[in-house]
Amino acid sequence: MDYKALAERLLPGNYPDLQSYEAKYPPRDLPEKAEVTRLAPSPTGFIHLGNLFAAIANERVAHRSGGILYLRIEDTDLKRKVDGAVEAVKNALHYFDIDFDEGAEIGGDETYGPWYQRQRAEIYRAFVKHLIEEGRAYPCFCTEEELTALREEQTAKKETTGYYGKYAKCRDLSEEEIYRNLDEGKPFVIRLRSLGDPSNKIKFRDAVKGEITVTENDQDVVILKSDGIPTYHFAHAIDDHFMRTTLVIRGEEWLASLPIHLELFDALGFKRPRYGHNCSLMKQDGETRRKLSKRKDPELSLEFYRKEGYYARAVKVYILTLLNSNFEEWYLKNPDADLNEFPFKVEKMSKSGTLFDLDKLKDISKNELSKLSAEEMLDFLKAWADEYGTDAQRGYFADREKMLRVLTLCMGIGGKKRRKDFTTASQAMQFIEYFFERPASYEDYRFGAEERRGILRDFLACYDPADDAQVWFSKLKQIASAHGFAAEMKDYKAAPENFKGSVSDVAEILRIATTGKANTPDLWTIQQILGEEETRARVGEAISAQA
RNA sequence: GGCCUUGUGGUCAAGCGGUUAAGACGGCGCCCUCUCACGGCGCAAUCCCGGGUUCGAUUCCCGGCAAGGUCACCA
Repeated sequence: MDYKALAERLLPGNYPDLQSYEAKYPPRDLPEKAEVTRLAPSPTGFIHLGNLFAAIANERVAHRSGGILYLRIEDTDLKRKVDGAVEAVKNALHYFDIDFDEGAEIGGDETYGPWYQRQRAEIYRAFVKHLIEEGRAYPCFCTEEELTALREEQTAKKETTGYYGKYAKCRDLSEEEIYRNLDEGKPFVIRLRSLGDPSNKIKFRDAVKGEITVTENDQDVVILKSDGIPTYHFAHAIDDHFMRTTLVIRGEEWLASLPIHLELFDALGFKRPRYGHNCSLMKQDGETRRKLSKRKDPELSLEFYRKEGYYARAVKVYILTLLNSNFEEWYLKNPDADLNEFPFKVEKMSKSGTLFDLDKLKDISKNELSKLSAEEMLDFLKAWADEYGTDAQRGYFADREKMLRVLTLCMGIGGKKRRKDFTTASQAMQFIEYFFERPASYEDYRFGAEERRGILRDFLACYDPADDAQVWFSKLKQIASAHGFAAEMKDYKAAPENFKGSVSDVAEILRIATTGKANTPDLWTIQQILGEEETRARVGEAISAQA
C-alpha cells in the first residue's frame, strides 16, 4: 500500500518538517536536576481536592528543583469548555500559593506554547500524518453503533473489550476499500496500529510507586478524532515531549492508560518523561470506601473550603501531611517555617489510597488559625465576611478597634494563651456574634426563674465596671453565698448536698444572661468589652425575659 | 470478567529480617479550672490470611483474600 499517498489523502497539505519542531521547541536550558512539571486541566473550571493534591506535588517538585511549572489547557473536548475556566483555575490555585512560571494566560516565557491544545492542531496533525506514512496509523470508518456492538459481543464472550487484533476491522482494510469509503465521504478517525502484545510484561519504574509491572498495549487507540482533533493520549505525548516535561505527576486513575502512552512515545521516537502516579483520595461510604466524587461530596470542591472559610494554609498543610508522610514530623519541629522549605520528595509520596479525614483537617485548621496575630485574624475574617458573610457579619467590622479587642482579649489571639475554638471563618463569626448582637435566645437555663432573677438583680445592684477581675469575681461569690450556693468550688465538691449549686452556676446564669450562651471565654472580659450600658441592658433584658 | 495498584490501631502513617511496633488525628479517663477553650498527664486500640525461606518474619518469596482504579471519537 502506498502509505504516503494515503497520508496525503487523509491529511492533505504541506506540514513542516518534523525536525523543525525539535528546533522550535528545543530542550530547556535548565540546571541538571531541574524538573519541568505541569498541570493540565480541561477547561471545566472545576478544580477539586484531588487536583490540588497533584498540583501541590507538581509545584513543589518543580520549584524545589529549580525547574518550571506550567499550565496547559486540555481543551480537545469541546463539551468540557466553560467560559472563564482558566481564570478560575488560576485563582483557585493561587489561593493555595500555587503559581505558574509559564502557560495559558500566565504571561511567562512563550517559547513552548501555545498552551491551549486546540491551538496546536497543526503539530498533532503533522505527526499523525507522519505515522500514517510509516504505516503506524490508519483510518478507521467504524461507526459508534458498530463499536458498541463489538463491545457487547466481546463482553458476552468474556473477552477483553476494545479495538485490537482480530477485532480491529479497519486495521487491514485494502487500499481499494479505504479509498471507496473516503470517496463515499464516510467520516473517519485515525487509529494507532499497535505493535504490542499484552502477554509481554514490562517492568516500569514509577516515581512514586516504585517498580511496577505494565502490560504491553495492543489497543489500536484513536489518536485523531473525526473532527481532526487529537485524543488526550496523543496530545499528551506530543505536548509533554515538546514542552519538555521531565516528570508527570498525575492521579492513579491514569495508570491504566500508561501502556498506551508508553507505546505512543516509542512510536513517535520521543524520549519518555518520568511518571509518578499518586494515590486517590477516598471517602468512607457505608461499609466500603470509594473515590471522592464530584456529585456526592461537596468537600471535594475547593469552593467548599473557601465558603466555609478554611484557612488556605491549613488545607495546604493537611495535604502536605498526606502527600509526604514525613512532613508532619518536620512541621512539628518547624511550626513557623515557610512551607516551601520542606524538602518535598516524590519518592515519599503515599502509595495507597488515603481516606479523607475531616477531623484531622479541623485540628490543623485550629492550630493554624491560633498562630495568627489579631490583625491577621481580623483581615482573614473580614475577607471572608466580605465575600460570604451576612450583612450583619460585615457590620461587625465597622468598629475595627472593638473587633481587635474581642480577638485579643477574648480569643487570646496573638498572645500566649490562645484559644482554639473554631476551625473556619464562618465558625469564628458565629462564635463572636454575641459581642455585636444581643442574644436572640437563651441556652437552657437551670434553676428556677425566681432564683435566677434574684441572682441577676443582685448582680446589677453591685455591678461596677471599674472592678477588676478579682473584685468582680468576689462579688459573684458573695451573691452565691447569699443564695445558698457554694462560694468556693472546693467546698462544693466536698459536700455538694449542702448547696443549691456553686459559684460556677451563678456565673453560668450571668453568662447566659449576658451572651445567651452557656460556654464562652472569660465573662468579666466580655462585660468589659460590652461596656457598662450594654451589660446592664442585657442583664435587665434577661430578667424581664424570664417568665 | 481482563489488566494494574494497594493491604501496619477507627484514620494518616514510621519501621523494611531480631523493636516494649514511633508519632499525629479521633476516642476514653484524670489534672488544671467560675463555664467553654487552652495546656499537662495517662489509657485502650494495629502488622489481611495460608504456606514457604530463615535460628528468627510486620519486614523476603509464593498462593489466596479483600479493597481501589481502569477497560470511550472524556480527560
